[in-house]
Amino acid sequence: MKKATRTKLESQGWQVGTAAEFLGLSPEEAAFVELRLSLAEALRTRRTARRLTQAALAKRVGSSQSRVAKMEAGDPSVSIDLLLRSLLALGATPREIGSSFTRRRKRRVAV
Amino acid sequence: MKKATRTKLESQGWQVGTAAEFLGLSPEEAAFVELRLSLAEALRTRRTARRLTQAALAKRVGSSQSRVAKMEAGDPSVSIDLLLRSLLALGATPREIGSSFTRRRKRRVAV
DNA sequence: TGACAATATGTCATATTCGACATAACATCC
DNA sequence: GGATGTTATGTCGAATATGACATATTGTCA
Repeated sequence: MKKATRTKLESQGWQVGTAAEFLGLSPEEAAFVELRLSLAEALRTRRTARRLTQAALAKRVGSSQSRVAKMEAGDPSVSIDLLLRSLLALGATPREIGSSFTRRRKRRVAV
Repeated sequence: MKKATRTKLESQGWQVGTAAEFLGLSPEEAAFVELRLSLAEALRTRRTARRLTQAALAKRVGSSQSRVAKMEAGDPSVSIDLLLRSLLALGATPREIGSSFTRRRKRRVAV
């Protein structure tokens, strides 16, 4: 977002910031949800690269389509454990998974 | 282990291999327990570097001494989620955590 | 040796996460 | 328009992880 846009919005009473700030998360909590979102994105990337449907992936990891959807959405009801198991089931190496911890996620919204 | 030692053991009917092989884990399952052990080791390293007791760390993350002990032991009853939260509470950065996914763990036994 | 601090291990009631299912929403064809 | 395939969302009982607690074990120092 441009500085000017931000300034304009703020002058109109909007608050501009990250979701974490909005939710009042502590830095650790924020880092944790960022981690989950990174893995979620990695999962979707890997799945679509393989041209698998969520249902197909679900079958492969012994889960269900709805849970895969929640995984990829970064839903708070899904554990990191499940995300990691799913990534491993898609052939991701520990090295690749580790690097996704660092990688910045794509921006998803802009004002 | 020396090649000769291994050969000798095998000639006597012993099987030599990793714990994962012994337990009959699939590659993904094996990778998963390796991941947990890596994080467990990273946690202990960080905690002791800070000269914190397990009880002190437990208080900091809102857990209990016994659970911290289980975390560091790589007990299957502890989730990766809890390990990650604890590492973050100790100030580990996503980058550091990610790199611990790659790092080989210390050898712990030798014949 | 004993006393004390730290860590390990086992159990339990409760909280969280699970797969499953229904169904809504969205896209892509005809 | 409808038909079909895929993904999203909500809910549920069952399975698993949780903190708390008791207690055993280990380490250290006098």
